[in-house]
Amino acid sequence: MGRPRKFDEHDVLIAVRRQFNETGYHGTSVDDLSRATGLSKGSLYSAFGDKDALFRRIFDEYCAGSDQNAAARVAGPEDQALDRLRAWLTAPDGGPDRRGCLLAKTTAELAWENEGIAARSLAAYETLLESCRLLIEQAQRAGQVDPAADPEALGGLVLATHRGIEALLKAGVDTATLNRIAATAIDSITLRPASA
Amino acid sequence: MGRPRKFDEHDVLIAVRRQFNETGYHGTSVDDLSRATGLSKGSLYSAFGDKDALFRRIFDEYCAGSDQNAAARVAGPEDQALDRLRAWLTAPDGGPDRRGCLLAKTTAELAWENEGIAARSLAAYETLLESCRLLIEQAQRAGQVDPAADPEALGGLVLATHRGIEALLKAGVDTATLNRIAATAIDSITLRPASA
DNA sequence: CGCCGTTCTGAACGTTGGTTCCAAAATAGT
DNA sequence: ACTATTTTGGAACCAACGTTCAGAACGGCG
Repeated sequence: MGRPRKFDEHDVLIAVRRQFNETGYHGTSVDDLSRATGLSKGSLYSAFGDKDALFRRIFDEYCAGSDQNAAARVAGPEDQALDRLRAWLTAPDGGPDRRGCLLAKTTAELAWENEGIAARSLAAYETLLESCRLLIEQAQRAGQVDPAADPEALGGLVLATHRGIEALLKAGVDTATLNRIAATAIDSITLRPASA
Repeated sequence: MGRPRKFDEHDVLIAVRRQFNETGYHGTSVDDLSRATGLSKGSLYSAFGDKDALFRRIFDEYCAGSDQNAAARVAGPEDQALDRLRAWLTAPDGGPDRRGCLLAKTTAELAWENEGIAARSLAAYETLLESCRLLIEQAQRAGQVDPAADPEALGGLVLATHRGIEALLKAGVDTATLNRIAATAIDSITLRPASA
């Protein structure tokens, strides 16, 4: 019993994530969060703890989502593995509004000074690395990637390209250019029928 | 005349840059800068203006350095263009201590909220894009890259890979893995002699 | 040697930061 | 309607922030 909450926890967390995603951890004040969520500071504290805990919460959830998406990409049919890689490279992580990926932003901002964040970031990247490797192996079995190539190295290259596209997106490079880069990346790892 | 300065401006700017590079703009206080430089806050203000101006200063200088390095890479002998690209991909920008590139960190932290920073970042990236394109063209003339390939797209791919490696570096991915990715990237764009 | 102009230091200022606290408000069960 | 229990908004708090200022420190120059 007791007074019921006026807010939906999920919606609030989305607003919080949006704010942190836009202005970063050090760049957002609790007042900003209060404004973004419509909740008073007192409510935020009683519901989620302090600023650090709240950030940790949305960051962990974001990383978990990243892990899940990676697993989902691996789970498709093998003969479309390369297509899924292409689609992944073409659709940036942060949504259509040039906000960018929270994982990338957070790693850049906090990994140097915050060991916990660094550990979670690294884990997320290693999951991505693994999923890329698996996708490359699928594409190899499907005959779309040279079976002699090292899948771990090639997967790493795809991941690096993806993170690079993400970085260029944050800088404001236009989407057409980024999509061309993505297409070129896939092309460059695609097995071409032996010429002549 | 008047009392002479006790500090070397260049050394101070290096210390400032190091600090901003480690903890970011919003994450470093003027006290941090005072500690890092050995100068009192008053001296910092009288010598460089406020925190914003000081950051702008070191950021502009860093971008100018990036532009210069890009031009220097283009200026070498054509038949070693691919080697220069390989060397660039292998040596991360932020120096040997996992501090990472200031341009990448700043773009991630501030481009969304600060139009001036965004503009300078984008200009730096476009300079890099251009220099990568030129290097690819050199490698094409030297017969190391498929002359039928689109140099702009391939240059973009190299740049994206570089920025991706930088991002993974900040996350703590080990250097051996990153170097393998760099080598794979160069391999994937290298023209192979037609197989039988 | 003493004046002058500049730089240096550290204290002081007002503001904003994160956090805590409390009285009022709001339901569910009795 | 009353009570128990929880949430709410906002005032209150102190530390940290960016910034300014006054006076001490210092070298060059007459």
